[in-house]
Amino acid sequence: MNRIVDLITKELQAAFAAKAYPTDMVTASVSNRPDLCEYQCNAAMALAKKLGKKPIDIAKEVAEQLQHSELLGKAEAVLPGFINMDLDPRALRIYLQEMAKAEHYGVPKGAKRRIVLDFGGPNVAKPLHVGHLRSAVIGESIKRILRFNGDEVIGDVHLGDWGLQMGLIIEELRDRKPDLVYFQEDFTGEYPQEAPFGISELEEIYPAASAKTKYAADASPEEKERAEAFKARAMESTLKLQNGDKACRAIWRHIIAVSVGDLQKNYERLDVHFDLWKGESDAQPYIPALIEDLEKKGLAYESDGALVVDVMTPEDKMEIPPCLIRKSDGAALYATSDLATIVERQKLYHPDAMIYVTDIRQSMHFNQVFRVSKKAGLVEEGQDLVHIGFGTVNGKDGKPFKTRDGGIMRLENLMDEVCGCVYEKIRANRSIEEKEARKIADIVGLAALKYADLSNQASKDYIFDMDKFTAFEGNTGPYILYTIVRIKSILAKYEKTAARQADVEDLEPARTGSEKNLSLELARCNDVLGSAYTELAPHKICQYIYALANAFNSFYHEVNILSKEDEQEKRSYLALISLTKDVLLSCIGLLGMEAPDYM
RNA sequence: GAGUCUGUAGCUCAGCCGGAUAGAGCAUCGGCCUUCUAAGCCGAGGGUCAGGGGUUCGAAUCCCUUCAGGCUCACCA
Repeated sequence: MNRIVDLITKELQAAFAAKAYPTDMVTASVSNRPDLCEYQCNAAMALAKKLGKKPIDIAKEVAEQLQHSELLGKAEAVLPGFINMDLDPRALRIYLQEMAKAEHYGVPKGAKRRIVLDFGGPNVAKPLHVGHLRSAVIGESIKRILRFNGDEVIGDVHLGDWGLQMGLIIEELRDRKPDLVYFQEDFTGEYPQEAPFGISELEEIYPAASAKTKYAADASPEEKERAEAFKARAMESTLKLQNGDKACRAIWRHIIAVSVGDLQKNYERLDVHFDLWKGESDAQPYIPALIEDLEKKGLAYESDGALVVDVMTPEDKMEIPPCLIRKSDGAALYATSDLATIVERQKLYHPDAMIYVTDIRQSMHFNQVFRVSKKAGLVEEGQDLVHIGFGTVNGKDGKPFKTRDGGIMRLENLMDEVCGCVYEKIRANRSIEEKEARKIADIVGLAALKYADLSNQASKDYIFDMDKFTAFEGNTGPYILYTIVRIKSILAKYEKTAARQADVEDLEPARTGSEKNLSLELARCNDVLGSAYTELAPHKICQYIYALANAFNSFYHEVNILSKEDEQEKRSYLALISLTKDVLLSCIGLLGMEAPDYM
């Protein structure tokens, strides 16, 4: 299905052609001056220079030609050479009816690609914090947007379940519980199925272990020695784990099991879902062959004892350091792991694209990894590697977001706090029983949190302001939900008394300004959803639904639908707001939000 | 130091592959609830789009430059 601007563009091009003007730069766009017109065309001004004519003359000729259009109710030339157009209300009605009946509102289907989407990226044994919120929320939204447009998406949480952190946890555990069978050298039996720790203990172990390896610049020699010794033990354990040591493996499996259980609970609450719960460890088997391959191809070479691959090309203006794939002590690194993961994904899924949603500070890393992948032929021509980097969540002071006492804000505490605020608000404003209020507060609170994150451009840092996000006025998730609830309420009330529901066939040409405005907003939904898809930009959807919600609320205040005497007129309005509700619900679905029936 | 991103109203942000008078929200001020949820609507004030130069009929938007800030820059992930 064509977008509405495409339909107008076609008419414009025909009109330009009829007057013997070139049409290649002729396009219609939504007006940036809604007080003057609904759609505009600026081509006459661009053409004028080339043809040595006055822009207004060209515009006038074309506008004249457009007078017979069935699509346009108005077409006029305005100085210096704009062509201002309004849609014919009847044409708009027909467009909306077709749009409503089309699959996905007529958003053009994508190429049906298969995509591996790497998001979430939590570390095992560490609680989720605000930083993980972004990857989860943006990733989930992108997943839904891709699927909406016809792509097959495989979402992988890609756990940080490998590396030194594992050794640290094992050694800390040894210090705490030296009697465990895992630490008995002569133990030959089967290790227990049950983990020797719970999630809260595990979450405490890692920071404690990490702290043990650090020392202040002015630390005493003994302190330094103790820290270094502990670190050395951790590295040794890590190596043992990597070499398949039974005891280390057993503990490691416990760590994963306990941790993943907790992660799943948190992601479930966020309504964020993964198809794969793979981790860095899954890529390890591919590393030896990968390194061999890179060496055989003459790409990897030794430098200062480490194995590296050059990734700079002569065209590069900036310096890109070589990609390190093996440390001088023989251990693999982050890049190695990600390269091996690409090999693995290639083998298992052979996707058309791999998309990574991570902190933007990792963009150099992905740049390097992608370059090595292409250079080494790990991916083929036409397979895309994309990094979507998101900015940092900062506090009001502009520094990374912390709790009031300076600690790391856990994601579940954040969710609790936001939902708690919503609960208070609901109880204060509405008479709803407690249980119901809790349920609604959870839906609305999460929407507030997600919308706040998604409505900012992903790549930019944003300031997390708890007061602002729980205020629920203006451009917020709750405002959008409130709008949907209002519509649901009207429709429900009507359904109780009416013989049948209103549907798109009942739609009539817009009568009033606010009604036309709402219709116009609805008509561009496929345009917006299309560009949100090509640009992988959830914030465009936020912008759109905010405008759509505004348009509805204006209409709502201008027209009291249910009090209309004329049944046909009433049905027409109901059809319009019903479509509005459907579009809003589809859009918030793409953002990973849902709406309650009342709030 | 090199590279990169950012700088738009008091605050938080849109707009950035060039178009008309630079938009929202919050905050401030003024209206609107016996009528479909006032978590709403209508209105007012508030700007050297960091500074300077250039390209263009036209620049917040493209190019150059200065300033300020963030981030990255080989054995962490």
